Amino acid sequence: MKAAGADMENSDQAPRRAGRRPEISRADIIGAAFGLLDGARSLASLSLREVARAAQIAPNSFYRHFDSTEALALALVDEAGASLRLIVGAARGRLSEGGSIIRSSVEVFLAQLDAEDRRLQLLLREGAVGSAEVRQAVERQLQYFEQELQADLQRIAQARRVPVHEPRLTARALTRLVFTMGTRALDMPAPQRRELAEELVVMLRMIIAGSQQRAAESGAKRI
Amino acid sequence: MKAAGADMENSDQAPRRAGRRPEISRADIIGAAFGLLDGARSLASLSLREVARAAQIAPNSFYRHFDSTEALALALVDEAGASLRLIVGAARGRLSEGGSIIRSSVEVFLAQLDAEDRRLQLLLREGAVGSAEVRQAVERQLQYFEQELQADLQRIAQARRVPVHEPRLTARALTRLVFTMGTRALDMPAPQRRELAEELVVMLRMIIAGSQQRAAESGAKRI
DNA sequence: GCTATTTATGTACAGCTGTATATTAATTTA
DNA sequence: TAAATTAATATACAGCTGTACATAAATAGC
Repeated sequence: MKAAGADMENSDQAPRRAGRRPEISRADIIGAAFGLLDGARSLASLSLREVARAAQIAPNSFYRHFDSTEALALALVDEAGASLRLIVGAARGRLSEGGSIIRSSVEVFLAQLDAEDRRLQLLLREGAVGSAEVRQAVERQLQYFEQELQADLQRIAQARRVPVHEPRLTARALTRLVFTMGTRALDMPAPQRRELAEELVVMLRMIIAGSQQRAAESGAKRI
Repeated sequence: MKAAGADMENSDQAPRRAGRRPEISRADIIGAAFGLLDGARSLASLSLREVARAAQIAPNSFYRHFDSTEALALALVDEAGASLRLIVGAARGRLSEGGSIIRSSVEVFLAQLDAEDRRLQLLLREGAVGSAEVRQAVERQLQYFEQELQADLQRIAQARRVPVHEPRLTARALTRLVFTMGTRALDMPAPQRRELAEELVVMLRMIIAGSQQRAAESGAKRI
């Protein structure tokens, strides 16, 4: 149809008439999306047009790379998994230098929070909201963390000849506690975060102690 | 201005010309909002117009009762707190009939989940997303739960002459673990939920055991 | 060099949103 | 009973949204 000029919103910036200049990549769009996810913004609040604007492309170009904002959301969660792998790796590094697995992990986790890693923030925030698929994707990432922790726990237990009760559940309890408390930490300034980290260490040690204690004696006194 | 007829959306239902019939209450609007929050819908996805439609009022009438959707969200969170108080009360009831505090609490919590209590669902979902105010409001409700649990823990510990290490942190660890696992349970069918509840009981017992063990001896062996 | 394909843009539209303004009916008050 | 107040509706609008359609430019193949 003929045009008259109405819906435009590309008034500023270089005109970039039409056609085909830049060859946009998926990664560019993902980067632009993370750029928008500051503070406590939810994935669900990202609109296709807003992301396109941030990535400096026409709304329609978005479709070349993603079927929908849902597909973008899943890509962002996957990308966020990289952050977890980084944390696991760094914690293992510290562990081999000596020290407890608990403190190492918490400190690395906190450092990553302080670095304002938006990928980690995303994982902490989006576990419960969003589409079923997004929630499952987040869950998968947490399970990865859980499995790595379980492996480490069992390795250490064997090396030190200390028993571990229900290693899978122990690892799960540790992991989930770290993630919920991490979520709370998102809303805190740095000094309060440090305080929370100390509390978290105490809580995690209780879990470990309980795991060992219940491994030793089965008929413990119960509250 | 003169009208021509464009924006209407009240085509079905009784015409209800104009004026002042029903005297809508805040509670009606809150009820309508909860009605919309099925499945895993987020609070943030509620629009003023949608709520108004569900409550069978004109969009503008909404303003008579709430300043904004944000204000409605806060009211919903407050309302959701009632669900927690119900759970705490029921768990105390079961406790006094004998049995462990752990199992009582988990079973009551699970029952409330199975009852598809939307207020509880809301609290589990909205802890990390939404405005800062909403997040704080949810946090306050969880703290209520935490404090009640701490009080119970201390009461029982005194009665049975069993030591408890760091009761505040113990209660917090227990609470947060229940809530995260509860959030995961939202996505599960009933039988899987039951399984998860059993795992949760094991995890919580580990925390209690750890708390007691660390209260007894301070220089425990550490992983 | 010409053509076909790919990748982007431009325009348009219908549907939703929150809200400003005006109107109408019921209630309260005098 | 008449006037004032209150609580609802109706209309309108600008802004956003996702997406369909047509077009333009750059590349790839021959």
